[in-house]
This record gives sequence, structure tokens and C-alpha cells, in this order.
Amino acid sequence: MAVTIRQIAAAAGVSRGTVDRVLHNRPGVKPEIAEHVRRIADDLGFLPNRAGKILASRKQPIRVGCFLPGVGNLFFDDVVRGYRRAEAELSDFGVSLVIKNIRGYDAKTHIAAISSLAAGGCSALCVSTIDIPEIRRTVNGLVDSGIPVVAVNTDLSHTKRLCYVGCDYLQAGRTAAGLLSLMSPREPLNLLIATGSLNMKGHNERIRGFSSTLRKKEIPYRLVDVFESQDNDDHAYEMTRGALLAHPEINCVYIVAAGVSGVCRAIVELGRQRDILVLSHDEIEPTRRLIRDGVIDFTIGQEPEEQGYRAIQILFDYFMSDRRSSPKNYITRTVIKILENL
Amino acid sequence: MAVTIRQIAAAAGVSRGTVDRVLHNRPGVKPEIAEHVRRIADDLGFLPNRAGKILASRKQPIRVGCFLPGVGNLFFDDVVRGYRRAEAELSDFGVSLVIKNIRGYDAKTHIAAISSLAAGGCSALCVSTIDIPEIRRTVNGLVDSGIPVVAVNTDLSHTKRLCYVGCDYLQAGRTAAGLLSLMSPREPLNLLIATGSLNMKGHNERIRGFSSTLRKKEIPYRLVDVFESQDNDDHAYEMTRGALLAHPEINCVYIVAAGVSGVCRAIVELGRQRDILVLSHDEIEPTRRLIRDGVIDFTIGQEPEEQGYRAIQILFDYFMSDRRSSPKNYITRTVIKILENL
DNA sequence: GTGAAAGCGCTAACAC
DNA sequence: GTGTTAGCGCTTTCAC
Repeated sequence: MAVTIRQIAAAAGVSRGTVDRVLHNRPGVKPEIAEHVRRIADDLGFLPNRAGKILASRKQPIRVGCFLPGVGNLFFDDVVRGYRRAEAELSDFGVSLVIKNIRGYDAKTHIAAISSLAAGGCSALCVSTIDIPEIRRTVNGLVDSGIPVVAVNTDLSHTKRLCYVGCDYLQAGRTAAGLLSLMSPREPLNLLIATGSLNMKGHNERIRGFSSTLRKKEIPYRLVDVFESQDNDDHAYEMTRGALLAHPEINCVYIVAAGVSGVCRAIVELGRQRDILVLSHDEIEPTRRLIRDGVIDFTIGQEPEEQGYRAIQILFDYFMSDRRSSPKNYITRTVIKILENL
Repeated sequence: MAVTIRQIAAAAGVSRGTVDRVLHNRPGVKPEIAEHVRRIADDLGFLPNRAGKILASRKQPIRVGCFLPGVGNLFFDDVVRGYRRAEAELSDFGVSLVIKNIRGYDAKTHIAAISSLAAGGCSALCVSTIDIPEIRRTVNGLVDSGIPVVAVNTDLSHTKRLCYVGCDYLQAGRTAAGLLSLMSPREPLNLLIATGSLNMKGHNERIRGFSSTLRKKEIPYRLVDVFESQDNDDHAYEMTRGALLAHPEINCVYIVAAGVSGVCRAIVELGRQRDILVLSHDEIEPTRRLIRDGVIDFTIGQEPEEQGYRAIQILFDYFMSDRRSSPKNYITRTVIKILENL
């Protein structure tokens, strides 16, 4: 049986209260006693028991605020599912969530929402937002005021966020190209890239990974056109249609982010789904349907549910370790999905 | 705050002890009172708090015995890793493991090992074994004597095992073929199949899924040869070498189970790695190396670590729910791995 | 500064 | 049959 705080107290000849004070670096213990207790705890290899900790700490429940721009973006539904699953598992341990789901990428709106979560009494935050200076400042401010923040799905570079939980965008792009190269196309690739936004670092990294791997594998390709869908299917449809009509030689469409339905609608309407290779990222229901319908050949996923789930687990562990743990980034796997393993 | 056993006791005008007895269907409570308490518990939506339960139940720690034939089979190392990770996470909750790792598939040895785990005071078992009558009988006997058994990686058909935690072999085979079909080979496939054993249901299911999907996709193929590696690399090497020499037209090798290193050694030695498509299952270190070396084109994995981890979690939840939960099978994902997403 | 004690929610041993 | 009580390991409050 593992060593308990009681045994340490007995061995050190002090009370359990004192041991607890020492172990939590709380004031009110004579330095020499503190040192003595610390030594004994170390010698005995003391590791606090989580079950006891959890039960006792129910008096200070943990409220986690989750911010995400998921309205109108099915992708985030899976992240929320992960959040909720973690909440269900940890609710008995005193964890509850407040989820703030908004639409779009307006910086002011994001800052206001994040700040209001913090003001609303959350003990920690999970945020999926844009990596720009104003937001980084906001996040740093929150961390300074004692609210740990986990960056979910999109990292916040050079901030004091606790850690990043999300995918490796570069690897995702590389994987798309790697799989494409295995398919050893007969003719040179005439490529149309439909990205989400050229302002989104993740999207650009996917493209960078994609093209660098194509070059490395010496796959001949020509980039015919690139456009931004702005996460809007109608817009994506128009742009795709225009590009395909203007450039009938296009034989491969790489959908980097949202807009999948729009892009594919154009492809199908022009009767090109048989002769155009279509690759995409992420795995929402419309994407799955398009794979089943034979329009999309494969998609590269990033385990969004796992991202939400892990972020909460990491925060919980962090609190349970007295905010001492300094968790590592958690990078979800790059998942290849084709019809058969959907 | 959730409703506690105390509140039920108060509401029902009885003691906490009585409530506990009712909730656990223990004898010694007048039926009408029991009914009354049950009603109140339902009305209040009582859900026992896991933290409390866990702490209290440390007096009866849970010992799980894990049996697997993993000696000499790297695949099982990952399953064990999953077992150990679950143990580490749950050790504070009173869970400990006894892992019995043996070599080979001799039925008598398996039965002896499994029985000895049960006799050794385990409260539950995880077993990866062969699905044959003698073993099914043994498992049923254990379950009858009150030891729940989870079938890990290989199901035990028509037994009283709690549930199956493992992959979908049929889907794995289908996915291999699906990906192969995306690679749209220029010439008809002349196929060599290297299976583990024709006695292993899982291996056969992979082959069945594989060939049915090839047919469905109308990929022209001819099965040139099939052999059993018996999980032995040297034997696999000899057989592969013989087949390739006898049939130089072979242009695709499907490695269904262990023996990957042996098969690939023959391919490389004969200088055929450039012109033969090589697909495999599972993802052990030699397989990864062979993918990096460009010998294997892709492999289909089954998340073995997740299997071990989940099996323990499921058993723990089962005990925490007073053995009432009757868990569902847990099927791990069919994972496609290529060089870029290894 | 330090010890003693109460309590988190649940279980089980022991009274009556 | 039922109530009471003593923990599980930890935190925190209140005395001294």
C-alpha cells in the first residue's frame, strides 16, 4: 500500500496538518521542521493519493470556461463533444464547464467573450481563437491573474498559455501529399487549392507541408489556382466553379479547410467527380457523405473530440497536482480516412 | 450540487446504512421501506459519487490478471503499455495488475496460465487467447465463479465474457484493399498473401475483407500464392523467397499478420522492393522502419495500446458500478499509416 | 507555529 | 431490520 500523509506525520513526529502545510508550501511551519518533513516524505516516496485529494477538493469545484468559434462550423461540434465527455467523466470530481460558442473570427468579439468567461468565475479556460497580438495580450493577462489557459486546436504562440492541445498542421499537409503520391497519378497534377484563409497559420502550414512533400517525392505538379473559402460554402462553390471552368485541365483539388460542401457541389455539378482527385482535411458529416458518394477520395483528420477531451483532462490533472505539473503539449494523431475506415 | 446518499436518507426518514443496503440490493431491509427508498432515490435522480465510492472501496482493491501470448511478438508490447498506463492512472483508486505474458498458442498452456491467474486471487481477468472450445469452457467457468473476463484483441465467441475489446478484423482487411484500390495499380495484381495462421479467425477475416473489397471495387487480381508464417520470421522469409522466385510475376504482397520482417527481408534481398507493392497490418517498430525504408507502402493498425488501456478502464467502471453496467464491446479504430503520419 | 478535529460521499462492521 | 459509527486520504478550519 502506498504511503499516506498520516505515515509521514507519524514518522516525522508532527501532525497531519503540519505535513499538509509543508507539502503545499504554505506558511506557518518552522523551516527546520519543514525541511525534516520534506525529507521524510521524499525518503518514503510519498505521492498524494488522487482519490483522497479529489474527494477533499470537492469543496472548491473546478469551473472551466471553453471558448470556441464553432457556430456554423461543424468541425467544432466534435471538440464540444470531447469537452462534454470529459465533463461527464469528471463531474463527480467537481469539474463543470461553461461553453461559449460564437460565430466567426472577429478579434474584438473573441476578446470580449474570453474576458467574460474569466470574469464569470471560471478557474481555468480552454480557448480556440486566432493567434494575433491583441488576443495574446488578453490571454497573458488572464494567466498573470491566475487563470491557466489551454490553447485548443490553434496554438497561441509565445504566450504564457499552459499548453497546446491540437494537431500538427504541417504533418497533416505532408500526409495528404504522401498519400497522394502513393496513388501515383498517371499525369502531372494540375492543382486547385481551396484554403480557408491565408491569414490562418494552420491552413498555411498544411499547404506548406503539402507542397514540400510533393516536391520531395518528385511528383510533378502545377499549381493552377488558389482561393480562400472564408469558411463559406457558397463562396467556395462559386470560386471552385469559376476555376474549373477557366481551367479544365485541373485534375486535383486540395481542400485545406472548411468549404468542403461548396467545393464538391461545384465539382459534381460540372460532372467532374470521376476524373478529379479530391482530398480534404477534417472529418465532418458532409465530408463523410462525400467520401461515400465517391466525390472525395480521402480526408486527413485530426481527432477533434480527443482535443476537447484531453484539454479538460489536462487542466484537471494540473489542478490535482497543485498547479505544479506544467503539462506538455498534446498533439493529436494525423488520421487518414478513406471509404472503408470511416 | 448532486444529490448524496445522506439527502436520500433524510428525505426517506431512514439511516444512511439503510439507503446503502437498498441501493446495493443487500438483504435486511423491509420490502416496503426498500421500495420507498428506491422511489426517493429515483425521484431525486441519485447517482452515486465516484470519488466517494473510489475512496471507500480502497478497502477491497481490484486486482486484474492479464493474460497474453506476447513473448516473441512485439505487437503485444503495445497492449502491455496500455495495461500499464491504465494501472498507473488507476493505482490511486486501488487497481493493480498481474500480467502473465507467455509464448505461443498452445491451448493447454493458455488454460493453465489463465486458471492460475484466477486462482492467484485476481478479481477480474483480461485475456488474449485462442477462440476454441476448451478455452471457452475455461472462461465460462471463471465467469460462473464470479470472475468477470474481458476478451482483448481476440474475441471469445458465444461465451459469457463481459465484453470484447479489440479491432474489427474485417474492416481492417477492407481498408487495406480500399487503399490499394485508390492506388489504382496499372497492371492487374498478382498477389502473394502471407498470413499468420489459417486457424486464426482474425487473420482469415482480414483476408476475407480484403478480397471482398477488391472484387467490389473491380480491381483485377490473381491470387498467386498464400502461405502461413506461423508468426515466425525465418519461416516467412523462406516462404516469401520461394514464392517470389517461383512466381516472378508477383507484384503485390499482402502481409496479414506477424512475419513482416521475414517477408520484407526476402523482398529486399531479391531487389524487388521498388516494383512490388507491400501492405501489412499492425505497427511495430520493424514495420515502421520498413515503411521509412520504402519497402512497405502502408500498414493498417488497430491501436493496441488503446485496447489494453480500455480493457482495464472498462473493468474498473464495471466494479465501480457494482458490476451492474454490462459494458459494450469496444472496437478500436482502423488506422492507416504511411510514411508521413507514422 | 502547531495540533486536533471536522468533513468530502460512500461502505461496512458493529450495535441494538 | 435498522441505526450508528468508524474509516478511506486529504484539506481546511479552529484552537491553543
